[in-house]
Amino acid sequence: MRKSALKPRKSPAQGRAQATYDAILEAAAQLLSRQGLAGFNTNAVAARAGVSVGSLYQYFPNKDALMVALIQRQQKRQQDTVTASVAVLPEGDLEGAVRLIVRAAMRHHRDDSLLASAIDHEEARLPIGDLLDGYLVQGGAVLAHLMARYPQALGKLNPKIAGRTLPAMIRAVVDSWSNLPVPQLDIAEDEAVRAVLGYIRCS
Amino acid sequence: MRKSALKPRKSPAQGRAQATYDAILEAAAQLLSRQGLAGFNTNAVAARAGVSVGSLYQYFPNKDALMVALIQRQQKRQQDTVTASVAVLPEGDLEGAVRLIVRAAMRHHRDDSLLASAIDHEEARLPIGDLLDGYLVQGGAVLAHLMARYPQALGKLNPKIAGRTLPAMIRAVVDSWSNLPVPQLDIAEDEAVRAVLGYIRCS
Amino acid sequence: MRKSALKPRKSPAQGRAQATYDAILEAAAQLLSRQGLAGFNTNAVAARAGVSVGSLYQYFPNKDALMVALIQRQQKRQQDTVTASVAVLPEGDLEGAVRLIVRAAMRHHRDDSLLASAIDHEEARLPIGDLLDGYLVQGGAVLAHLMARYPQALGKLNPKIAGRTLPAMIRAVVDSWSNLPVPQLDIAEDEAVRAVLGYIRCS
Amino acid sequence: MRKSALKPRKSPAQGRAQATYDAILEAAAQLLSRQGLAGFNTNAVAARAGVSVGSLYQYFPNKDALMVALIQRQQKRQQDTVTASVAVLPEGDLEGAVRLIVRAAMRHHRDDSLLASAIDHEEARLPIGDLLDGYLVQGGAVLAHLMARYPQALGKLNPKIAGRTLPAMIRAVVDSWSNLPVPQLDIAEDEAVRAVLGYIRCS
DNA sequence: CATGAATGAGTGTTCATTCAT
DNA sequence: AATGAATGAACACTCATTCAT
Repeated sequence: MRKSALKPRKSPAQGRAQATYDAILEAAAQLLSRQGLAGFNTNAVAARAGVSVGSLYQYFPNKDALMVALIQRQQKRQQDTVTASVAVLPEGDLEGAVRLIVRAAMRHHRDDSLLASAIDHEEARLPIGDLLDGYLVQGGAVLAHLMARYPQALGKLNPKIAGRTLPAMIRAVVDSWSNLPVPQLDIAEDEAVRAVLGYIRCS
Repeated sequence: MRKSALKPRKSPAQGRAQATYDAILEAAAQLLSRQGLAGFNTNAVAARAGVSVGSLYQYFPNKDALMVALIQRQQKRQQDTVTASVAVLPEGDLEGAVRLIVRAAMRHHRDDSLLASAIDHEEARLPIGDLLDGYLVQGGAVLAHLMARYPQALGKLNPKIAGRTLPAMIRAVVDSWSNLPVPQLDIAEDEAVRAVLGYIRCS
Repeated sequence: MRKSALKPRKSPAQGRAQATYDAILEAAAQLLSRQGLAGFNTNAVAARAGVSVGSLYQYFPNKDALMVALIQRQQKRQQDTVTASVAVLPEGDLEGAVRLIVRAAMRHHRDDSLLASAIDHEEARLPIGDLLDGYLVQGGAVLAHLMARYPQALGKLNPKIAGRTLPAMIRAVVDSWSNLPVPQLDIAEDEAVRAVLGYIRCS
Repeated sequence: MRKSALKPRKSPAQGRAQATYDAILEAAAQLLSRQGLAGFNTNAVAARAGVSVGSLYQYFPNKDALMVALIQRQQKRQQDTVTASVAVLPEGDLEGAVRLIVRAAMRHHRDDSLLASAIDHEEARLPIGDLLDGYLVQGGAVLAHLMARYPQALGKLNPKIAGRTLPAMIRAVVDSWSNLPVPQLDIAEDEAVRAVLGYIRCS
C-alpha cells in the first residue's frame, strides 16, 4: 500500500547527495521518455542512475514520491525555459514574442511526448492538486509579463483563465504535429503561434 | 514481450459473443476511468465484465490489443457524437455552431479524465500511427461541413492542417479545465469556444 | 515468448549467492527426476530450493535458461565422473577399461531416467547446438586416452566419428535397460560393454 | 487431475469416425515433431486436425490417453516399416540386411527427433509398462527372423536381450548424427550399421 | 550510509476440460 | 454427435520494497 508521504526523504543539502538525487531524477525522466510508464520501475531507474535501489529509497520513500519529484522537476524546467525566453522578448512585436515562447515550450516536447503524457496521467492519479497550480502560476507570470509589454493587444484577457488555457493549447497543438510518424515541427510551431494569436486577439 | 498482433482475435459474430466482447470493453473503460493505468489489469477487467480471463483472451490476444480496441471504441464514440451534432447546426451562427461541437466533444470527457490521459499515453506508446489518423479524418469531415455552411468565416483555412490542429486544441483546453480537483466545465466550454473562434477568425 | 538470452544472469561470485545458485539447480534436477517435465515449473523449483521465485529469476532470465544450465551441469558431472575413471584404467585389459568407463557413465543414470529423457527432449528443442558438442569433446578426450593406452585394439578408429557414436551408444543402451519398470542395471552394464567392444574390435 | 482411463473412448468402428480419429493422431504427431512437448496441447491438436476440441474429447478421455494412443501408433508404424524391410532381405549378405533395417529405422527419425524424445519422456512418466514390451516383441521378432536367415552369424545372441539392445543402439546412433546443425545422414547410416555388426559379430 | 540479494504478492497468459447449443 | 465459447487453476515472470552486510 502506498504511504501518503510523497515528499522526498531528505532535502539533499549539497555535494554528492545532491548529485545522486539529480542523477536519479534524470534517469527517471529518461526512462519515462523512452519507454513510458511501462518501462518505469525503481530498479531500472536506480540502475540507469548508477546507484543501488537501496540508495534510491534513501531519497524517495516510494515510487510515487519519485514521480512527484519528477513532475516538479519538469514543471520547473519548463518554467525556467519559458521565463528565460520571456525575458528577452523583442520590443513591440507580439507575434515574434509568441513565437519565441512557443519555441521555448517546444524544446521540452521533442521526443518527450511519452514523458509528457505519463506526467499528465500521473497528475490525475496522485493527490497533488496543489502542485498543479504551479502551471497556473507559471502561465500567469508569463502572461503578466506579456501584458505589461504589449498592453494594447492583451488588455482584455483574464490572466487567471488565459494562464491555464494558453499553455494547454500550446502543448496540445505542438503534440499533435510532433507525434506524427514524420514529425512536422515547422507546422507545429506555426500552428501553435496561430492558435495563441487567435486566442489573444480575437476573443 | 508483446506480440505485434494488436488486432482483436475474432470479430464476434452475433448474440452472446458480441455481448461478451462489449462487456469486456465497457469494463476496461470503467476501470481505466476510475483507477487509471495502475488499476488496469486483465484479471480485473474480466472480473468486472463478469467473464473469465480466458474469455477475455479469446477476443483479445493480449493486453495491448485490448487497449487498442478501447482506443478505437472511444474514438468512434466521440466521432459519432460530434458527427451527430454537426448534422443539426444552426443556420448562420458560427459561434453557436462551434459551441455545439465543443459541447459534443466534451460529453466524453466528463469524469473521464483518467481514461483520456491513459489513452493519450498509450497512443504514444503503441505502434498505431495509422489509427491516430482517425482523429484527422474526423476533424477534416467536421471542418468540411463547417466550411460549406459558413464559407465567409472559414474561407482562409487549410482543411488538412486545421483538421488536425482544431481537434487537438479542443481536447486540450477541455482537458485542462476538466482535470482540476474541482472541474470547471463551464469555463472549459467557454475557453474551448474562444480558442476555436480565435483560430478560425483571426489567422 | 522466450527471449534468446539463455545464459545465466550473473555468475554468482561467492558464498551465499553461489549456494543459492547451486540449490536452484539441484532442486531443478530433483524435480525433473521425480516428476519429469510435467512437474518442472519455476515456482516449484524455487520452493524446493528454499528460495523465492524472485531469486530464481535473479540468476536465470527465464525457464529455458535454467534448463540450459541444468543440461550443462549434468554434462559436466558426467564428464567429470568419466574423466576421473579414465585416469585410473588398468594396464592392458581393454574390456576392463571399457567396463569401468561404462560404469562411470551409468552412475548418473540410476533413478534419473526421467531427468535423462527430459534433457534429451529439451536438447532437441533448445537452440544449443554448440553446447551439445560438449559430448563430442568428452567422448573425444576419453577416446584419445584409450587409444594411447591400447593402440593395438583401437588403431583403426576415426576419433572424430567414434567420439560421437560411442557416447551415444553407451547412453542409449544403458537407458534402454534402466528405464524398465524393474531396472536391469547388470544387464545394462554388460550390454553396453558388449556394444562398445563390438564397435571397437569388429569394425 | 488425470483420470486413470488412458484408453481411447471408442474403438471407432469405421468410416468417418475412423478418419477423425486418425486425423487427430496425425495432427498430434505433427505438432510434437515440430514443436515438441511445449507446443503439444489439445486445442492446437484439434485445430490442426480440423475438428473441434469437443470432438477430440469424444475420442480420448484426456490428454494422456491421446499421448498413449500416439505412442502405440508410432510403435506400430516403426514395427510395420521394419517388418516390411525384413521380409525382403537379400540372401546371405548380413551387412546388406542390417543396412536395410537401419535404413528402415531411419525413415522415422528424419525430422522426428522431437517426436521421438517426447515419446521417450512420456513413456517414462505414464503407467504403461506393459505397452513398452511392444518394443521388445518387435525387436525380438525381427531378430528371430534374422537368426533364421543368417544362423552362422547370429547363433550366439540371446534374442530377449539383443532384441532390446539393438533397437536402442540403432536409434541412438542415428539420432546422434541426425541432430547436428548439419545432419550427417550418411555417417548416421554407416555408424549404425557398424555398431550393429560389431555387436552381432564380436560379442 | 550504500549496497544489492532476497522477497512474494501481483499480473499476463495458457490450456485441459466442460457443457449449453 | 459435433461444436467452440467459456472456465479458472496453473504457470512464467515482474517489480516495489526490505534488510543483512
